[in-house]
Amino acid sequence: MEYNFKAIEKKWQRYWVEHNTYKVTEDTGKPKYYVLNMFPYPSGAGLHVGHPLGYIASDIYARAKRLQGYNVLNPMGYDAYGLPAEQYAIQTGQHPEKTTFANIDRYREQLDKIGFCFDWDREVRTCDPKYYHWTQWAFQKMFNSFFCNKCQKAQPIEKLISRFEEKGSIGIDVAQTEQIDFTATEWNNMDDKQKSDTLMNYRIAFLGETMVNWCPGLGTVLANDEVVDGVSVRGGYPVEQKKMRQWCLRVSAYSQRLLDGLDTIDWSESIKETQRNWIGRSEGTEMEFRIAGTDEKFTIFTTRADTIFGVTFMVLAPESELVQTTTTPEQKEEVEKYIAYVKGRTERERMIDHKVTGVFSGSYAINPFTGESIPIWISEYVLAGYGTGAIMAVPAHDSRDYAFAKHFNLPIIPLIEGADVSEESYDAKEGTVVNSPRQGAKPYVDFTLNGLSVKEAIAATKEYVTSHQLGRVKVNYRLRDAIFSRQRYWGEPFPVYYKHGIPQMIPEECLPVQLPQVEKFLPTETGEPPLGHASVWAWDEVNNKIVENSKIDDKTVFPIELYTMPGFAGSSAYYLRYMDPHNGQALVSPEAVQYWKSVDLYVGGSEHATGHLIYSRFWNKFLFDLGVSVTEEPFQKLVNQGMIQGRSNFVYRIKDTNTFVSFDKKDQYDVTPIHVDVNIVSADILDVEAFKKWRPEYATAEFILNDDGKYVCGWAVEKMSKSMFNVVNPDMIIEKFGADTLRLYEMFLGPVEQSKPWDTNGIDGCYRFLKKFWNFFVGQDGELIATDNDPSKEELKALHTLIKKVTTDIEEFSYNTSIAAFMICVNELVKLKSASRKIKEQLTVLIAPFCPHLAEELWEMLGHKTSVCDAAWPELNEQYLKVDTETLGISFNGKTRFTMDFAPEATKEEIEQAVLAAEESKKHLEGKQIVKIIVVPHRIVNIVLK
RNA sequence: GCUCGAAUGGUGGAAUCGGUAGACACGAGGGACUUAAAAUCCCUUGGCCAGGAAUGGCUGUGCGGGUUCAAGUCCCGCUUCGAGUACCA
Repeated sequence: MEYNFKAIEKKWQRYWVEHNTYKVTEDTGKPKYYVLNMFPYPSGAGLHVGHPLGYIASDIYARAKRLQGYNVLNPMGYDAYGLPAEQYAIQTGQHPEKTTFANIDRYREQLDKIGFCFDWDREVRTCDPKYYHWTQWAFQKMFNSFFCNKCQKAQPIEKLISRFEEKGSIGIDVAQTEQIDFTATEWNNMDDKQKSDTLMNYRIAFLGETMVNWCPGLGTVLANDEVVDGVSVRGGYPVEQKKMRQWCLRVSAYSQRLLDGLDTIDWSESIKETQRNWIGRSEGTEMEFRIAGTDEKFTIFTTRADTIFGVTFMVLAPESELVQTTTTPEQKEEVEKYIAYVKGRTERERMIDHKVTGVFSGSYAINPFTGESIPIWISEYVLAGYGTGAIMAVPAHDSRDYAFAKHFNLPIIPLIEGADVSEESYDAKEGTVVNSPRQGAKPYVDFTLNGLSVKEAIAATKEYVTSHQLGRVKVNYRLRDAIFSRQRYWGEPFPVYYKHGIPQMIPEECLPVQLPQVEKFLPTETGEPPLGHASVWAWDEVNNKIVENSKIDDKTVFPIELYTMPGFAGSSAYYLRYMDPHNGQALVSPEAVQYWKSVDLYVGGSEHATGHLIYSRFWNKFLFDLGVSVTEEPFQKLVNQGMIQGRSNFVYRIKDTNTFVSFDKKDQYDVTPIHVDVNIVSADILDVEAFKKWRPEYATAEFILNDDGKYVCGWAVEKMSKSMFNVVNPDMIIEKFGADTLRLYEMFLGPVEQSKPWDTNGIDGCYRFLKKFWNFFVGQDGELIATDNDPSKEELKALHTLIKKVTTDIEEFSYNTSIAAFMICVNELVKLKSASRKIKEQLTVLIAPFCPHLAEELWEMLGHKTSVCDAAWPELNEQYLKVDTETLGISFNGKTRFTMDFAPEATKEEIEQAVLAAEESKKHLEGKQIVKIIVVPHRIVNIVLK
């Protein structure tokens, strides 16, 4: 009987639903394992063949773990809020809720056809009020927390308030936007508004007046990771810098913990490195410089404290507050002109051309090590947001300072022995320090660096600066706080209202604050949030409920926050919610989180390296401090699946005609390559008739075929997209070959982590294999071929070789080699005419993670009443794999003896050859004692030395 | 510019600790079955050379060196491609 995948797959997909096969409950009798996929944005286009790659890989892993006796949690849900979903709705002119739900249904339908073992009872949707209740809840907790630097932990804000009441802010070591000094008296004299504003400096979720990435095209602000090259990641609209009052999350407070945590998790080195760069830890020194002729001091940050004797000018960021204090009346006009010029430049312009620009402030600073007066300049190459917004410039050893010095003719003093700075700066942190201080210079401080290596000099300078109160050792991080509000409709509302301008949290028991249904949800270019249109949006403080905003009286009814949360809000803690998705009392119950702990295996794309994967780690660390999460890191092992690219096909039209020429003859004509739908091309041969029907303009097309009378198409690897006509839809593959073949082929294509082009051509091999697999079990009339005879030695060897390979490969995600091993094993067993039931049962279990439908069908035919999912993973018996060897003693060097092990099938000649080879080898092993040389024909496998 | 990763047949890709390079699959070529096609099965398939043939020889993992009895694998120096990041002091 033929392998009827359609009937089989339909039957078992229904069975799984009816029998709740994939329902998971906490079971303390079994070890747990938590497998998670990054949940998808339900975009409008549906799934293409690349999307399920990671899901299939993790599904195989989850199924194998279950067979190996683990209680496996493998949930799925939808990241339904945020820009992509909303943009799709806007483009199609529909309400985002409608399109989102329709897209979710479409995704679900497609996912179900592939045969995943998701426990759909645990599905979460970020746009579901029952879900975002806990997003809002976490936000309120962040609002009510500050970060203690000393204990590296979030703490209740009340603790900070009582500290202020007793001692003011002096001497506290907490994460803060800026240093504010006030006494207890000053604090106690503040009014509510002042207190609220002051506390924003410390809260983990806070309102901040910050420079934001404003994107007029999308009508919203964006986080740093949502902007690349000055344009938005979504849509590619230009982004400009704008000062706006926004909700922010103090992610930077967790910089060190985010960095340290990387060493404890099993992620790819490249993605850890990306995060390290993004966090950007930089150990340096803050030094104080006095402004000449005044008592005022300002602080700079440098990683090269050793170059202090080579400072020839100072530079301030144009936005720095020091610009005002340092600008002299004579320079005022020039400086103002320059500041105006800088303001007129967009972020994008600044990024594209690194023009050397700047202006002299008119003031000088005193070098604390030489006493020299150094001119203070203002230039846009110094950023206000990093360090202190001021630098000491050492043109000899910093390329940016060098370019500036050359442009404005400022002196350059080399400080490293032998460094040639006539053409470019010497930036390397290597060499011996000279000129520190310069020969003949009037001694100013009793301190020299001459003769030290750069590293020693840095340490020595730090030491001196600290002990002489000239500054302090300082660690800076590049990681910025995340901007947490969006001027959009389709997102989580903030559970916040404003009472006389002071933000108040809506009481916890009133959560969730539901997103109102509105007709006008379009964003505006000016930044007016769409929720401002709604007539329903105000908070009645007395009755604790949402009322129409026309009732705002600022006595009992107050305005509610109009912004919404960004896309990453809902995706930051969803893995916790899956543990306990229906809990109405808490994000997750302590019992559930104690059982599931954290994600053991997380699968998703590496494009989230500086977005979701940072925010999520931050969010989890915060919840960990709160005692909600029980592990410091949310995702223990991370696998980044590669992108599936499209393999486009081309036809070649002769210019100004409707004649198309085959690939091999195209060079004889003047042709234009045209993308052709890959679905009417097979193995690069164009279906000419289908092509004529494809587009009306090709109905009369003529063809110049190759010598075999075929039309051969050209091809190229490109992004899979509709416009290139290279999108392959999984539904079509399933229709033609079945889900099991699709699953197998996606894995067979190559390593999961690697990006590779989709090429439907190769799928035949996997399909043939499954047919062969089927025919190995099932005879002509649909009868099962199985006997109860004991399997032969050869059969057992073939099977156990496979067990070993598959068991280790699954751990390493090397599914492609596993599948190769299946093919070899089945070929071997077919050759041996194996009919043993025992062999077939174990083979069925082994293939169950890969091809669950087929495995279920065969498992049933083998006489089992329960799902193959509840079978036990075959145990490996190494005995069956062992090669019998014979040992031969050989004398060597008259003294030392060693032995050689030979495979029994080794011929006399082979043994002689091996001995000769060993003799050859031994010459180079003189002086070492050879314990054992293991030899199989042609090859010395192992030389054991002592 | 900096950081990380990669480079193996016509194609996708295998190759534990350094130990017969090219598993497995596609494609291609040849053959069997068939009126024919589909399906299935068998053989060949990195390159070059010799032989009627079984077979044998040489060469071969981006390039140039090195370590080693032995290198796709380790070390040094390049080239190319990909990813991330970018005035971060």
